[in-house]
Amino acid sequence: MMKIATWNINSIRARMESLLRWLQETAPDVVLLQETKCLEEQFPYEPIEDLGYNIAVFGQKSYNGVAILSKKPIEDVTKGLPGLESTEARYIEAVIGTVRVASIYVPNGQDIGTEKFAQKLAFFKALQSHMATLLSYGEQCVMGGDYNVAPTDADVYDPEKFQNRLLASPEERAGFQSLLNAGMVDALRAQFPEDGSANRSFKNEARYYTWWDYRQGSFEKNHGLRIDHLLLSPQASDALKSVGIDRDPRSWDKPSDHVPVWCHL
DNA sequence: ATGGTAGAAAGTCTA
Repeated sequence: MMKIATWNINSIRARMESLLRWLQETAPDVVLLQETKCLEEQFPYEPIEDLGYNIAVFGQKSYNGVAILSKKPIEDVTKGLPGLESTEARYIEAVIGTVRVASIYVPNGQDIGTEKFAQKLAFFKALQSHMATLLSYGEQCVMGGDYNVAPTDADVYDPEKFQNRLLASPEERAGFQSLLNAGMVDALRAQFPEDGSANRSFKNEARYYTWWDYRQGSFEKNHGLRIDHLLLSPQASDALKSVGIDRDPRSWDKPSDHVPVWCHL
């Protein structure tokens, strides 16, 4: 059994207390981190290594930054999304045992119609192409990250309000859907279908969302979105035992605005 | 519609 989690930590240096607590409490085998927000030489390796993790980092000053933590050795590390012209640290991929993993930080997109929004759509295009390549290998593959898209209205606390809004627009959803069309499986959706057939009550539970804005008391009102996802290749999906969202860290002192999503293979 | 909060870093920029 292998527990793999993804977490947009919103600055690893500001979040060390929460990260170490969460690692000790939940003992994931692999962690895919986003928004570490520091250069590789600034990364706080030691306290994480002391808990038994190997670490691979793709860092950047102030913004972005992705990393992989793993109890087992990390092999064949790739930094940067193949096929995308960009200097931003938004993609790191590696092989751990028989599983290929990636930590992905899709651009936020700022506002619909902006240059950054176009870059977000371009990122999805390159990601779709690369995922299609990886899928052709027939491996167990877990691509986790902050995709910055709520795939359906079921993933938004107020669908009406989010119609044609950033994170829920048809264009962004088409970008995310293209990954599923290529053959990837949304792990949480696989276990908790939108129609509620697996668990009728789950979509109304607070655990369902992965991000709550810092502003306007969003967490207290449960005004959240599900924008962090674990996408699995069919071979990984066949091995999927369970999936969940760790809501607790959002209520801790100095929280990230995102919470971890995990799966057991 | 605006601006609300948080992080990095010292200006605002990004989310």
